[in-house]
Amino acid sequence: MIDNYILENVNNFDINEVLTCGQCFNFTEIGSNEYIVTAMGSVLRIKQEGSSLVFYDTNEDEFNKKWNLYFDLERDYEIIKDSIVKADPRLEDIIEKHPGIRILNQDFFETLISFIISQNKQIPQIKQVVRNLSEMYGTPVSKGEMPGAHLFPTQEELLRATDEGIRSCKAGFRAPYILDAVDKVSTGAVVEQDLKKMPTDEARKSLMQIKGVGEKVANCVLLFGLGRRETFPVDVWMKRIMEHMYFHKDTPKDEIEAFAGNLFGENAGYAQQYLFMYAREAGVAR
DNA sequence: GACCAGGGTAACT
DNA sequence: AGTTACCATGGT
Repeated sequence: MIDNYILENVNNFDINEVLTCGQCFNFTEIGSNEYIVTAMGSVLRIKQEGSSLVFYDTNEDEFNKKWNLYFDLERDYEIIKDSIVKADPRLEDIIEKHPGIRILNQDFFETLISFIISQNKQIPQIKQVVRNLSEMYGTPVSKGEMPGAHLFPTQEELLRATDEGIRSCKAGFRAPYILDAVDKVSTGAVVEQDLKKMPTDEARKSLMQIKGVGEKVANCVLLFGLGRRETFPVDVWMKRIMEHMYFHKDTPKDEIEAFAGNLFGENAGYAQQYLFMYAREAGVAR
């Protein structure tokens, strides 16, 4: 029986905001401030109690090797918030709506496939397809007394997938896109280690070779799966909130993206996440 | 039944 | 280079 690992005095962290802000999809809420998270090649039961985080059945070594990085716990979010507010003071109130958001450090391949699935889908549906894929092709994992969970499938596991199989996971027209991504990654046309060395613009171009990966999906992969925190994905909600705040008219997504890059610089990705949550909850109209 | 969802592609002007 | 129909699926 392994002990629980408890991390105290955690600032700028809210487990609900972190998991439900639309950056990751392979998790389940099992109680108040308590979740089962599948990531980093393992499954985790985590609960937040005030400023403390309880990592169930987790020793210090596992925390240091996996969860400290995954949850981005080493980063000082005070500096990030100050920088964003300095760029535009109107962001102060928006950040305070969800002060506990952090950008996770997720697996590249899982992020790539998940955001291919995300196109023209709502978050609950994305979660369902991710779960279906994980149960059909991913490795089952268990830990402690948790019910059975499945890891997101690896690229090797998805090599066995067929168009019909993926469609049966409710991926619809995205099935061939997923297969093309698996093909490009497994044949070496797109290589994670190379992407990590490339300038962001070059890495974006490389990702967009994959069918079903356009500007927005590529930016999500860069931001959530490759640590490029300066990228600013513009989806329907970001388009609305940015047009509302800065343009007051219909504006092309690439123009919005460039504007945000200039305004928020290396912290544009964080600014995007605070704005995304605000836009959705405020129901910003078109 | 129309419209929309963390869009992208292909086929048009 | 800039539009537009279409793509599965589930919810409102």
